[in-house]
Amino acid sequence: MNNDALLDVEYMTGFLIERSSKRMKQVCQQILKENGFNITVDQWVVLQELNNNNGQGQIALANSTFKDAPTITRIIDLLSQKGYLERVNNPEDRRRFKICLTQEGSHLIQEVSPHIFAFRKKAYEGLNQDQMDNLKEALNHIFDNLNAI
Amino acid sequence: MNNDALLDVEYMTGFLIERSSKRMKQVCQQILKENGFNITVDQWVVLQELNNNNGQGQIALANSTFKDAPTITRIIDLLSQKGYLERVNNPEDRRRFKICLTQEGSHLIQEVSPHIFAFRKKAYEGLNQDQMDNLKEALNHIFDNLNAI
DNA sequence: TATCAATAGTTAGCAAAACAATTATTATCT
DNA sequence: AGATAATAATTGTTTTGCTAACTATTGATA
Repeated sequence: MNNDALLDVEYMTGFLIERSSKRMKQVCQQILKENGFNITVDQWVVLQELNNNNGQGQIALANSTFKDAPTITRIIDLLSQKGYLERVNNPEDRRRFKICLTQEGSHLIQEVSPHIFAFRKKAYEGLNQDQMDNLKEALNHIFDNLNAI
Repeated sequence: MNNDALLDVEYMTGFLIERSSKRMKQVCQQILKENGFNITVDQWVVLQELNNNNGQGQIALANSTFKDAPTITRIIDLLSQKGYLERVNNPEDRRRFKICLTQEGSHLIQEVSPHIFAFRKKAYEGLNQDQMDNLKEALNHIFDNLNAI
């Protein structure tokens, strides 16, 4: 985008990014609800990240899910109330908790995963690998541009 | 995306879309704040849409900004408290309001616009027209896929 | 060692998103 | 014309994002 004249035309791009993001979350939430899972999409994201790396502290969890500390605190409150994870004391640093999936949490992840898999298949249907790669590259490029501020 | 095996790899794409969307909103909000404008990004989106098409009803405004009716009600409440727009009775349909920019609202838009323009330039810097077109096409494709459910 | 700074996490308040339910008005349809 | 459906907007509830302020603990420094 070196041509300034084009910027007038590109007023839609930000809107399209936000619109797709919102729609993905809406449909994903609808799928969770339809199948009787009592969690939100953001709660699912946290569970999934714990499934990849169990026992993280809350700051690490915030970074890897791109959420902030207060949001993570509240999501963990809700998920522990539901019995899907628990705060475990960290003897090496008493400020810190290890956030650990419970057995119910691990079981839930197994139940939910196929639905999320099917959702992705539907969402990306008809896009070839080049298009997917370009999409991710462009999104990362925009993200990097905005982190350099 | 006809190859199921690739779907395991594509678990990041939704995250990248949301992450860029969030970061764009964060930086945009920071620019508004730094320059002393007392509005949120979502309020700006509504003002900008009214600048394109003044006197719309709230449902039309909701559709064109991809927000729902309750959200539009509340954003209009806030913007009218700030004096940037007003609800004007529609004599042809007493259920409906015409949402109209005030002079202060129009003036604000003139003040804010150059900053938003500069923000877009920064965000899309280094992306060529093909990349921008591919990005928009992919986002629209995903959106259409998810509307077909 | 005593002080001060940095870190992990929590709490509170406002804005916004999604959803459901409600009111007021208009349109439709026997 | 009168009952019913559809539409525009509002209100209430829960969850999330952001900021700022706060507590508790650890680290650094003089």
